[in-house]
Amino acid sequence: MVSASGSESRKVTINDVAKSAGVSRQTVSRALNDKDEIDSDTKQRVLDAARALGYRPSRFARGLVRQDTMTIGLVIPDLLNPYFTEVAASALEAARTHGWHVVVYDTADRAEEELGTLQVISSQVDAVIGYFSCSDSELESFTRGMPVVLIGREGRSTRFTSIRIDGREGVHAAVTHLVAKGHTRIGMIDHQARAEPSIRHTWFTAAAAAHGIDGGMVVGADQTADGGGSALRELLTAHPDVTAVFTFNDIIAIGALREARRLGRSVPQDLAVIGFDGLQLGALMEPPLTSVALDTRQLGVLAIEQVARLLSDPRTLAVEDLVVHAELRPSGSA
Amino acid sequence: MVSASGSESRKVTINDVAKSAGVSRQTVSRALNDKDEIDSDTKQRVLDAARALGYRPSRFARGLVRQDTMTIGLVIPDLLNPYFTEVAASALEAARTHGWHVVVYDTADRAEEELGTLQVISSQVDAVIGYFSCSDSELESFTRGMPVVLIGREGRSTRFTSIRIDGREGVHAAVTHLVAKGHTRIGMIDHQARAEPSIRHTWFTAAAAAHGIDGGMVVGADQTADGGGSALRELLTAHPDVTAVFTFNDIIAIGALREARRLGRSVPQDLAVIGFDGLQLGALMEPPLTSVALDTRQLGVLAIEQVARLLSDPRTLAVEDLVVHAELRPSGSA
DNA sequence: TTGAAAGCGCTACCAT
DNA sequence: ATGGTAGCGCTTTCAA
Repeated sequence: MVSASGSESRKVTINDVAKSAGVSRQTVSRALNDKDEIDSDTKQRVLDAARALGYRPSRFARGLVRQDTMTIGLVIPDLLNPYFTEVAASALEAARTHGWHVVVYDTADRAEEELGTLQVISSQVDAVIGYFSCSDSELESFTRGMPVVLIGREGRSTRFTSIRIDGREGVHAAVTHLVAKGHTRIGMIDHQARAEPSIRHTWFTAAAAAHGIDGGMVVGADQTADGGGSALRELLTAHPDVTAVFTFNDIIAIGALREARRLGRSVPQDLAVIGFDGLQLGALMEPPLTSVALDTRQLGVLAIEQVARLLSDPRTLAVEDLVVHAELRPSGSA
Repeated sequence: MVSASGSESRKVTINDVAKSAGVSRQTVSRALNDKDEIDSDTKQRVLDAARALGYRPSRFARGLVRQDTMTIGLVIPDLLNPYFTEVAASALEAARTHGWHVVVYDTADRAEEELGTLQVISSQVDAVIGYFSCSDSELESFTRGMPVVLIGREGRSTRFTSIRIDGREGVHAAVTHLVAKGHTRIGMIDHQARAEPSIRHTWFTAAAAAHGIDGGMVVGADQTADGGGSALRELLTAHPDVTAVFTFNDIIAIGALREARRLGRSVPQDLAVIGFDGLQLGALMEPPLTSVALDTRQLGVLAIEQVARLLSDPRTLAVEDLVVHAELRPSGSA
């Protein structure tokens, strides 16, 4: 919150235009909003006056009287991570079809920013969608009475809708794929554990168990390419016999791919790599990244659709099929 | 513009809360805004009533009376293009330091969307920054009286500030670099010409001329990896003796890199590739992309700073040093 | 075709 | 500590 204007000149209002054009406010309003009931000469005169004064209507005053502007707050941890970019892009597009505006907040993956954002956002938007690391109750305290849609949030919340990501089968297929290629020593690079292992890790260990192989070779990584690289080194140091890696996401996988190259391990011969997310980016890698792919477009679209539902009926919290399934998309890296 | 609420229930206002708590509006306002002059019991009662009713203050009413909310409209052609993502991310961050909100609009690189966006945006934000393909006069007709900062817009505009991108020296250095490596047949993949060749193309031909080599081998491409791939094929078909390529941007270069691989040309031995932008993404490629690199963070920051300047003095249009210089960042691909 | 009056929901400034 | 009144800038009745 900062002064909106450091300029000395007061804001030009409709009254100033009216005075300048020698008409009443309402006539100005008519001219500006293209109403019929106005003489075209008058209209032109008003328009000229408005232009001359540099008049622009206050969105607040207008919003107050015509209640027809919807603004969604989209909160993401890191716009530079292509996964979030893809989700954001699809949400923007879906919002546009409704004529909704989207205010984007990048919390830089920091909890404090997240709370600050929530604080600020809550008084500026009509609904919130996105990713949050804070607790349900913190979230609720800021968003009370406003539609909230979380994306990919694990753990059943009774208070917010979440677009679920179901990768169980996809991850199982990934492990099956690796096993079929003869891999038995499969490691995982999970994300840097906040409190507990990710659900993707759970899926991985379940799949490993189902195949009777060791699912315990896990290291954590930052959600960056560099993080993936370091983690791969760490993993290979701890478990030199690992021949395949499943990663928390594609960015990490891409970092692992690069690190493997640096270590002189060729992919997929010496080391197979499978990511998660199915980013478009993966197709540009050498070799192209095999991934448990998500329809990221769908995530954004579902989130916006759910906001629409919540708006028309706030009790629509528990919609059943808000799930995006991830499935194995085999490519060059495994 | 769509109805903001499909719900049957009317919006809860401060009056409803006041009535329910048995106090006046002003007291409700005090409770909600954490003012001192209120009994703590009363305050609690009001807060409870507000909660019970699911009350949330109207941002319009509030904005009308406390004029302290700044919202910037950020217009970009394609959020999925990492170049724009990087700029957007830095603009978001810079805006946050001012406490400003940023509404993001992705025009999907379509002129019609752009005008529609301008139309809609102009009544919803206090300033506009971004990329526009429309004419100055179209832009002006929508943004009259509002700060506008363009990024990387070529052509001197007397009406808007533009953050200039100066890549002349960088491109010259790139060509020099290639020539030093023995290349004499250097092609360029420009962006799909809208009306005329890009300024980057101009820089390229100038640099080629300075080295006495042919700067005329140019093809156009979509600003996508696929576009870059097709364009490379086209270029090599027309000019089979080309041994090096300079591209309009990194995305195109990355597509070219991949296509070269598919064509069995190894980079940089058989074909040298130099991009433009210096995206983080380039470092993940194999080989890592050589690029005429831009400080994309700086672009967003400068744009926001200029908005601040414009706000405090609308006549600050002609600031001199709003330039970001691009410089050659040598890496593996050339 | 135009204008006067009312009111959108909220906060600021004065009373009390 | 609380309430009354005014007013933010605009659009929407309703009269003229």
